[in-house]
Amino acid sequence: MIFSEILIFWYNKNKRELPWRNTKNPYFIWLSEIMLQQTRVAQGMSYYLKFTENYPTISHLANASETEVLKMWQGLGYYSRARNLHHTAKYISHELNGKFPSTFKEIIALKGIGDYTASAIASICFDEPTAVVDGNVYRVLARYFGIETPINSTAGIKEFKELAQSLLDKTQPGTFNQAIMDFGAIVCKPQNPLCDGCPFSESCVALQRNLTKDLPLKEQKIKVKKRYFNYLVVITDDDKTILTQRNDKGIWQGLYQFPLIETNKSVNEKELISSKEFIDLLPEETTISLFNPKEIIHKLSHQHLYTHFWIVETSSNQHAKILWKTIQNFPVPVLIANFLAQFELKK
DNA sequence: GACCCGTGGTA
DNA sequence: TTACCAAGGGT
Repeated sequence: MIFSEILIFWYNKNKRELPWRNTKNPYFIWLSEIMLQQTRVAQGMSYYLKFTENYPTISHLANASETEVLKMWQGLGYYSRARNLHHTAKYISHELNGKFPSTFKEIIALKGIGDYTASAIASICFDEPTAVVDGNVYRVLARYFGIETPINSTAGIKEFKELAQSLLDKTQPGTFNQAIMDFGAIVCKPQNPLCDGCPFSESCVALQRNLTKDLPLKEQKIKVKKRYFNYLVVITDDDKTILTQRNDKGIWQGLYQFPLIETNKSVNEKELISSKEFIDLLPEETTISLFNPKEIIHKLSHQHLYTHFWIVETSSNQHAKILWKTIQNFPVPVLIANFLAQFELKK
């Protein structure tokens, strides 16, 4: 049997039942693919259900505000996915008469959709023979064929795409694509792959040469930066606070947070309240206390945030316009959400 | 082409 | 604890 036949035979017997698996509705497939970018099924599942319930069609999504969409996305990370999703929903709704494009070429032109996602949607929804190459595909092919080209190199990206395309079952591209990803997620896992009983065990190069643990190869990644965050949690006598939206480039774009004073090292109370940012924001008399003496280290993919939350009590402040009890309506990073949960407990 | 973008699970 | 990395894409 050829590669695709073995693979699809395995898939038909072992595939996972997922909410987006029994539909060709491009909106649902699109939504699931965006959510699952760099995200495990278990993590994205509840978000998918929540989105499809609240936004059953592209039009519903298009008519929501960006802040509402971000709030629903809160906790899933990589928030540009949500912003681009919303942007493209509006584009399809307003410029394309609500009709999702039906070819790879048109689909990949949409914001937030790259080669992988366009291939997935085109193959699953429209039976266009375009092979997906995601982390699973890199791993399965690198091991089975014993390929040592780094998967994050230009040469590797090209080589694996062409190989996947050559293996694709053109008569059922959507099934093939989902099969190879499911196989990678269930059998040919990153760690402790289930080589015993694997349908490819007789011809897998990595297994025969004991290279399973070494493949796929990846060029080394970049280092993590340290940053020092001081959040000013202002509380006025009439229970108001200050929230600001992150609109600059960088992390958490579009999300809300407390006023932030970033320093190049950990600072104490004296240093904090004598800083220009603090005085500009809170010129009046305040009572300040440190909420977490032990700094919280919030780890992102490319930076570690050493964070202190400072509780700043004041009778009133001209910037404090957010009623404390309405904070829950704002999309916030997990770092802030975790603080709020802790803070409510201690209040 | 290098770098950036979140969060959570696993060993 | 650290390191890896998961249905990638944008700039």
